[in-house]
Amino acid sequence: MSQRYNVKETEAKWQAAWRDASCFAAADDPDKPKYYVLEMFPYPSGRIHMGHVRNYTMGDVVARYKRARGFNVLHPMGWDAFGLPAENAAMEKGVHPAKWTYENIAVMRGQLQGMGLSLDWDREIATCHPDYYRHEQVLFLDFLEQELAYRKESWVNWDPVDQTVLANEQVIDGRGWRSGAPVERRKLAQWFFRITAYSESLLERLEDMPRWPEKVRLMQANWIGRSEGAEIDFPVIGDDRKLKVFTTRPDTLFGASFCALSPHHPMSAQIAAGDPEAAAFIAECHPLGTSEEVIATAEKRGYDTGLKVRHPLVEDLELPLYIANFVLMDYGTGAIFGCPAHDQRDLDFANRYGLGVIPVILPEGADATSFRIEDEAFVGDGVAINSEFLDGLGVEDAKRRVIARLEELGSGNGVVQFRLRDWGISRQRYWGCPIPVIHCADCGTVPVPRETLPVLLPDDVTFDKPGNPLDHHPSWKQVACPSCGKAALRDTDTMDTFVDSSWYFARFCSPRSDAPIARAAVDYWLPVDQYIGGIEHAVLHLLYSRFFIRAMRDCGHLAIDEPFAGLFTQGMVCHRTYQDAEGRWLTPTDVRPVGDGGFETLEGQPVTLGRVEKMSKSKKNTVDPAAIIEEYGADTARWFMLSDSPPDRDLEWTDEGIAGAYRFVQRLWRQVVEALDHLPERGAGAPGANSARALALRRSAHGALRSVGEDIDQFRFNRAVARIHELSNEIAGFGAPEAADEGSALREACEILVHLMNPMMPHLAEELWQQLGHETMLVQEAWPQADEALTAQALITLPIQVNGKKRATIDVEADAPEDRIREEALAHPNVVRAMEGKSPRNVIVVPKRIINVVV
RNA sequence: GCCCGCUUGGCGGAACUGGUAGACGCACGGGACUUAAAAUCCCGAGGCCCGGAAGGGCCGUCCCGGUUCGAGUCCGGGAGCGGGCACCA
Repeated sequence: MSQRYNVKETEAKWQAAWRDASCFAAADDPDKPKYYVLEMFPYPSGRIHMGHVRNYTMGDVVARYKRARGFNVLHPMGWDAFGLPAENAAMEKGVHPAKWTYENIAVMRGQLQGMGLSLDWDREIATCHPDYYRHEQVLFLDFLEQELAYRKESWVNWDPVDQTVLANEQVIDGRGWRSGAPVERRKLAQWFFRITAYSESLLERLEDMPRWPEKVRLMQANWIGRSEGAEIDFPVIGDDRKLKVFTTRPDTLFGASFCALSPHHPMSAQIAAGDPEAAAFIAECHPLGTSEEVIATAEKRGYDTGLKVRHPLVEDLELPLYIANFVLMDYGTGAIFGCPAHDQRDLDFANRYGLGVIPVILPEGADATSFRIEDEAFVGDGVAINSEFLDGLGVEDAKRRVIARLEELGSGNGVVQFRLRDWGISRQRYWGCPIPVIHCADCGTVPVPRETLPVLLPDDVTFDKPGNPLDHHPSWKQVACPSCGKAALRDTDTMDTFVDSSWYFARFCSPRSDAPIARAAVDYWLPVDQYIGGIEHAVLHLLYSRFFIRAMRDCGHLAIDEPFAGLFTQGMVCHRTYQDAEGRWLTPTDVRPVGDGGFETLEGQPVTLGRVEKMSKSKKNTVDPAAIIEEYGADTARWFMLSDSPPDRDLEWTDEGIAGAYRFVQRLWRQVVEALDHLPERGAGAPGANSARALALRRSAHGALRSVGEDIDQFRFNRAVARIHELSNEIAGFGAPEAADEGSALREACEILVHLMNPMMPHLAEELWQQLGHETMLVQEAWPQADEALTAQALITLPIQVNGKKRATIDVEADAPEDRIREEALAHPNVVRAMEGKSPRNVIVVPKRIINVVV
């Protein structure tokens, strides 16, 4: 009788049922253990993509599983809704960014709801909504009061055509990614968040985050970049200035043969003021911006200022002072001493300008009299030479000694340097959170009074000329100074959209609160127990959020140190690529297979098969999830996302794969519905097990129950999928029950199967649960308990090796005594043959594992 | 250049802390059902060799070497692929 499972009707039915019963609305309940599952919220680009489907499916598996395990689960969704694409749409299509964004949100919300995710939609937030960004402005003012936000001049990437600052990521080969114009370096007044105040803590806590991927912790540690060294003063000969340099190798101080300033160093500017040649050199250094190509090929070049500095430890030693293009202003002190023998850059520089090369570290085994440095600096460990009181010491000892001496002399001290720099958040753009400050000619920078927040974005803006629409607006920036009442100007910059996403997970705890967050709710729900998203956010978003939680803590908003207790980074969704004869990319719907694995266009033209690559618009290898869900249903799409590939690795989308997932959905339906004819009534008797068949089925079901739970806990969804296939195969092989105990065993197995599939295929599971005669909804049911007595094996198969090669297997009781196992193993004909008449020298019996006979 | 990860059948992958390599799926081959096809169900399968079969042998987890009764797993060296950072003193 088994008709086909009607995917569309059934999925819609259960989605409505869950919504009507508010199954996923989370309530603060301090008496229940909480579990906060969060997936990185999407940018509302217009439609969901396969990456979203994978991400939200994983999160939903965890959310539904934890709910069944008795946790009070918070699983919210929102929109990272500010950002440049909305402004681009405004420029290209004439639609207002707000309209464009909210329409996109409406479409994507519908698409996500069609996936059957167990989300609490009552908590939905959009960062572009004033009810969100007004609180962000409050946080900004809090940070300002705590001096965690400040304003300073800094060098930025400036696009002269679009007239805006670009992030480093938006500069491609030295050109603006939109305009294609060569990017200029400009000095602008920008707002910064003082993330460097937490460098040490951000680094240290990485050690204590066991549920974060090692890779992400390492990337953050490298990004923060702690290094120990010394700051050393070199007095400038002939005046009272001192040059402060930073080095990680104070042990090589006796090998110094020059000092060098960054072109952007204040002292360089002083020199340039009286020296046109120096000024010209500095100007030449300017275009040396961020372009990697330039850096890789750039020669070490310098300008001899004519000034000399005095070596702090060697009397009468004077070193030339250069301005050098390879010295960075924003690391260390913007000045270095050069030790050519032990630093490759310094050596290249010294060779070019004929400066001394004095080896001061001798590699192990080298001879002090013949050791020479020519084209390759020696950067390894060794013993100090030519270094007076350091001679004979190892590198680490020498560092300590020289720092101690410098500190005695008042010429320097040990310091710790970080690579991490403060976070510049000003953007000259419209579609972002306005920075709530006012610039007054008399009073300076004045915070917008809190009671007048929010500073709303004006609706009536135009995008017909380049630059910042807020700045062009005829009246928006004109305000009275809150302090003196005179005419003043609003800050027309908006915040980097990474600010919006740095605290949204906290806002979800109390999304309608009048304050940025409600303390009780945050104390209950945070930290996020499981955060899931792409590896591309390993540094930026995840580091900024870690900063934000610390800053919010120090402003009294909450009491935790880390936002995300557990982090999982998912792999990408990939697909084959196709190109036509002219090399143009073709979409998967433009091609069809021809026999032997090849493809042709719909017009019959030849197609070149390309690599499997991340789905992207540029390669046209995307598959639209909405079309897939329309054709196969949400459960099928979800199941495919979880099958085969481990969740942290890339997943290749294939038509065969999705078809296979659909077949399995139909098979499960048929299997359970057909079993209904043979099943006893619900509750007709506890599943005893008299027959071996019944017992075997019960063992399989409980074994699957145990391992699927473990697999989900450990994010091994592909294994959980395999276990469910196995149980389904067992049930299929069982056939019709032949006795009452077999009927109840079959019912039990079917019910366990339905529980197991529930986190992954919730609609099908819910439907089968009902078919099995239940009146409750499965979402409200607890995860069943595995019976330990059944998961323990009574009879086990042991392999027997002879000299490490498998020769036979025997079946024994799990608790059989060792000497009987040994006896049986040695008597096995295969073993006897393999022993070739020799007597065993040793017999190793590993309980419940293996027997190895050594002859 | 520096740091990190990965490498198992035709393919995705499994093998928990050293203990039966290839679970499960995809693709494939054979069969059943059908007028036929689709759908479904059953069977087969790492490679090579012996055997009619039952069964058995040899080789096999990127390469070379080591530790061990036993290595996909641990150690040393190398290759290939991928990722992150990069004039950071």
